[in-house]
Amino acid sequence: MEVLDVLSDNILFARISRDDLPSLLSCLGVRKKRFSPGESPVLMGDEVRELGLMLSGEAHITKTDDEGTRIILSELGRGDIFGEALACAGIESSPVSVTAQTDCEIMFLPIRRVVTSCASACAFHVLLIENLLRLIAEKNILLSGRIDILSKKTTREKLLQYLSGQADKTGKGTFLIPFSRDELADYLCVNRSAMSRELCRMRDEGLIKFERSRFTLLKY
Amino acid sequence: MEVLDVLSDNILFARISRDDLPSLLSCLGVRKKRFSPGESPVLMGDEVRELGLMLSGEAHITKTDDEGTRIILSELGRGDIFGEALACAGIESSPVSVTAQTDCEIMFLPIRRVVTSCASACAFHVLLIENLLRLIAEKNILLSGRIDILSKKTTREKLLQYLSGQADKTGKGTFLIPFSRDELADYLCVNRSAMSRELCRMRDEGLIKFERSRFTLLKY
DNA sequence: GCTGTTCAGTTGCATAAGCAACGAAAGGTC
DNA sequence: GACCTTTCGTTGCTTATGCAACTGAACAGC
Repeated sequence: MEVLDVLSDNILFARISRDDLPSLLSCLGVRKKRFSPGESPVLMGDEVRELGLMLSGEAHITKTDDEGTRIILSELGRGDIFGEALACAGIESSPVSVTAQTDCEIMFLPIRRVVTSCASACAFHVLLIENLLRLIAEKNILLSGRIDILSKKTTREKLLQYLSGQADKTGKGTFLIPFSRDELADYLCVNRSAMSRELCRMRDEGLIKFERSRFTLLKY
Repeated sequence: MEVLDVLSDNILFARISRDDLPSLLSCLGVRKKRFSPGESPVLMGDEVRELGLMLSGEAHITKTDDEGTRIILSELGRGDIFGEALACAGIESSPVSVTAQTDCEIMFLPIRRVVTSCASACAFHVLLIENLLRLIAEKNILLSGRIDILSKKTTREKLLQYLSGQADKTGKGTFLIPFSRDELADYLCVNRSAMSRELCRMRDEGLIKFERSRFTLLKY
């Protein structure tokens, strides 16, 4: 069955046997819903009480900023999860929207049922909570890392912080980054052309080497 | 008993009766340890498998940056918790240190025992996990909010993002901020004097009013 | 009253960075 | 081969920002 494929690969259901999923899902009281492009499973200001899991299609997490421009915070695809932190923290007014880009099918897990162990205290339910905790804790670490980068005042410092983080992660001096220049500039919150200029300066000073997405950190 | 006072006030033990705490603690297998000023319960590079809870004293979460300067990420006092995200996410090498500033007593809760429901499946254990999940999810939201601020390119935008967040939080146009100018500049990752200049410009343009820590947002 | 300290606003200056516009290389399509 | 698109590097210009140094006000200790 299609749905089980998505779930059994998901970190949220790690260590839970595929055979146990159907009873877990009914224990949780999940609902599934389809959305057409442009429809929003979550609107800014909504109270989020469910964790969303993308079964198919693509969606964007967006935010309307002060000038009224809509910015994309992240892209969601099959297997991706959204709303977990909002739901767990009990936030009453979502700061973001989620909007379908294509036809989507989304499964919603009521957070109260996820977090509250069921009467039958099923073992996989306990695993699910552990997985959710780890998932959110990992996101926490990612966010902290991003803050470490954005805390830097200059573009050069931001680049070095990001690149040395990547080097640490891969354990190598040479590594591929998962971004185009445009995307990297967005991630670092700097102007693309200014970043490009800085990258070349750093190359000329012998700090780094690069070619497309392949970077080498020469001193650090 | 002193320790129970700290714990029963703590979010981590919310909704858990004070009378149930002793058995919960023994169920968790906590350890307590004293530290003298300068000693570090956590060192950069350590694997963190325990959640730390400050019973008394003060400590700093610090980090040594690329130039070797030690920077203070946050201050810990009685009742504060540290290491929860690192432990839950299973990070093998801590990016931060925790260092006692005064004589400290710290209680450590092994994360595996916290997260794994005990054989006796005690009800308060389940509550503890829920509380931990909410705690980490709330931190997640805080971090995201900070990123929203740091994403802004100009000092003015950072200030407006921060101030309107505070206004939303308090629900009023006039509010107190919990920072001195120095601290605010640190929080926004901008230069203090440049920030001061920008604040005054915004005042002169009729965007805001302020006096010490009392701010009023005039348009938004 | 004197002194030291902290906190916040002010100013001058050098420079980093945003922005816009252009150009070159690579790849894809017909 | 001609054309389009995407991706990056390049450049000129303007402005915002970091940095350092100074000022004044408020406060505390002696």
